Amino acid sequence: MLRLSKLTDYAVVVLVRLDAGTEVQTSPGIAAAIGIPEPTVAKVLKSLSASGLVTSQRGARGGYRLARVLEDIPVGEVITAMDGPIALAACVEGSASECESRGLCPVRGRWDPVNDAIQRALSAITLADMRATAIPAAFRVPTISHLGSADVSRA
Amino acid sequence: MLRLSKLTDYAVVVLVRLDAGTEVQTSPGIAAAIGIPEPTVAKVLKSLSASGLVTSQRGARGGYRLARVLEDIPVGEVITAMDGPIALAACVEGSASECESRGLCPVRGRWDPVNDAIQRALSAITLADMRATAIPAAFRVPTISHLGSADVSRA
DNA sequence: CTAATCAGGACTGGGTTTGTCCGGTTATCA
DNA sequence: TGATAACCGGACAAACCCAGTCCTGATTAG
Repeated sequence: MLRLSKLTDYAVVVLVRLDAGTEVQTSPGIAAAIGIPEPTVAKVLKSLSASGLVTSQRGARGGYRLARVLEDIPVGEVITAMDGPIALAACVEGSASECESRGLCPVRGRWDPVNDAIQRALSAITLADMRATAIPAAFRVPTISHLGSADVSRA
Repeated sequence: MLRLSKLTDYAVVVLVRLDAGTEVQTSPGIAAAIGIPEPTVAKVLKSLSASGLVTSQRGARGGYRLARVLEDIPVGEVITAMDGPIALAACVEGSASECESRGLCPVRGRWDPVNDAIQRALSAITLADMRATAIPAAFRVPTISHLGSADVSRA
């Protein structure tokens, strides 16, 4: 199932949300806008900031801002920022835990071409591609005003 | 990190191992050859059999055999057999658990192109590609002698 | 100086995956 | 025909990993 961590999913949502407006946005504000608990959003933003995908401004009136436009952010980079380097299987070079049966594993290291292929695929798609294709109009960054939880009427 | 389940990793090893020889191989035999606990190997083989990647023969003198040559088995199919359909994020159409904040999620459904790209990448690589390319000499099915099991003869 | 906001780490509960086991069925061989 | 070897299918407990929360410190605007 190639589970992608949920945090990564949130990260995409947060980044797309940051695309709205030129001013810095606070994590509580973003959290309210997208309907995700504030501490979680804060955590995501910290990771994104550490990876340079967003820039932060500390202090009062601080907040976060996109470091680049969505068109320049490949999905793979977001995944890497949240989940660490993209790599299938535990059995990869720099891995912390060496495959216990390394001596016997006849395909050791052979996941590399697979990883490369995935890496290429993920580099070719940007957040801009994920932002606004065939999304029901109701979802297109709906300028949520009130909210506390969901109103943005469903599809 | 795109964690791939460990079972899937085992599956690749098992399939490559099955490529050795034309006779059916028993799960205890395979387990001994590749150094993975027998019950686990049996579990992997059951899944592979259910997906039609290997054929089984019951009864005494029974065992497993590759249903196709490695060249005809794309990695993606192995992953699908072990982990279920390939899909990034929990937020996909047929998913059991609907994204709780579905009403708010502005990128709902947008992972589809990403999934497609990955699917294509994984379909283009076969197990034959993973079998024996540039593995460090020490690992090229090293005819391990000690280690109580392992006879991995053949590259 | 005070308030607001980011930074960074530690902790815990829940969920998923692993690895194992058991009884049952099927097929070969003596 | 009986015994044995092997697969079949599901259920189970333990281990692991991740999500989400909280707390404390650092930084900046007013």
